[in-house]
Amino acid sequence: MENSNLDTERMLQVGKEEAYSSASSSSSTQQENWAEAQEFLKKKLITEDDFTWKIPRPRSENPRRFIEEEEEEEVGEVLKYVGGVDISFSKEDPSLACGSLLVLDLHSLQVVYEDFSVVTLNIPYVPGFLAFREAPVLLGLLEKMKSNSSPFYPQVLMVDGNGILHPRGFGLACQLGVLGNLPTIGIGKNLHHVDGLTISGVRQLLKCKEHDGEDFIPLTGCSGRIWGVAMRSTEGSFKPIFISIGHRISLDTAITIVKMTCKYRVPEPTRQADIRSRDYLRKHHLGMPRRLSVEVNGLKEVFLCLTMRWRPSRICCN
DNA sequence: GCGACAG
DNA sequence: ATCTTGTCGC
Repeated sequence: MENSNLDTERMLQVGKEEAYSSASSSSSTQQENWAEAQEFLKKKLITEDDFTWKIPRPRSENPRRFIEEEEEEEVGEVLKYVGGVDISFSKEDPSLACGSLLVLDLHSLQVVYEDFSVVTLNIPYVPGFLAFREAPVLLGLLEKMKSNSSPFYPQVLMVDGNGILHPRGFGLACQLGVLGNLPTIGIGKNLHHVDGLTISGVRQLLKCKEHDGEDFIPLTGCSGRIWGVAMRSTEGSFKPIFISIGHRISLDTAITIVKMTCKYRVPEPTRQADIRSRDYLRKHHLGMPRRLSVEVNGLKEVFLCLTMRWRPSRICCN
């Protein structure tokens, strides 16, 4: 146990060192190390339900609920606090980001906890390695909440990004789950093409299934592996969301919980995390696009550079 | 070589 | 991820 923790620390340290030393290492070496870290952490992944709580029945399915209130108490811990995380970015300075962690009450779907963290991200987004860019901020928010002994600490966390639906079967939701040691669910808004899966193929299967009254289809790759499901979470939306397990949860349970939290296409925990992190940047004068009267090409860029944070690399010399 | 590539 | 206008509908 001690050894494995030390190994984990070392793997993460490798990722850190590589990330901050841009001069000495080539980008391919960095990605190889990242992939190595993912393969390592993947060994700790738990793909079954691993928690003590139960999922409460929807009110509509239980007419005798009022009679059984006391009985439900005896059943033990019931799922109540569902978390959601996301990160928003500033348009002016793409390295400026706001991570958010919210917790919603499952029954009311109201936000009972929210926290934000504005940071500067030095690590680029590379497809397949999203976690190395986004996980540190989000783990920080989780850690802060835990150390504060908040009574709202999430029993399960919904992540804006995939779980095992990933080239190496270890996406952001998995990494947050393993490193944060809590159940996680991955929510993708776009399909990450893996194992022969295509968006057109998914659409066809969904169209066939909708006559059967089912609103989701398994994402079965060429290899036969099931990576998750594509689900039409809203009546009017032909565009599905992609659910995959993160950590310490089964796919069936993940689907059930997602359905319980879907007021719109994207389930409320991640939807609110998305909305509120963007609002946070705005309200703190960080991400708001300012109206400029200067329209002359080139001059506008100079103005932006002198006025606010602006990446020099984006300025072209005429 | 070409296309694909979560956020 | 981010930008962007109006538009159609309940």
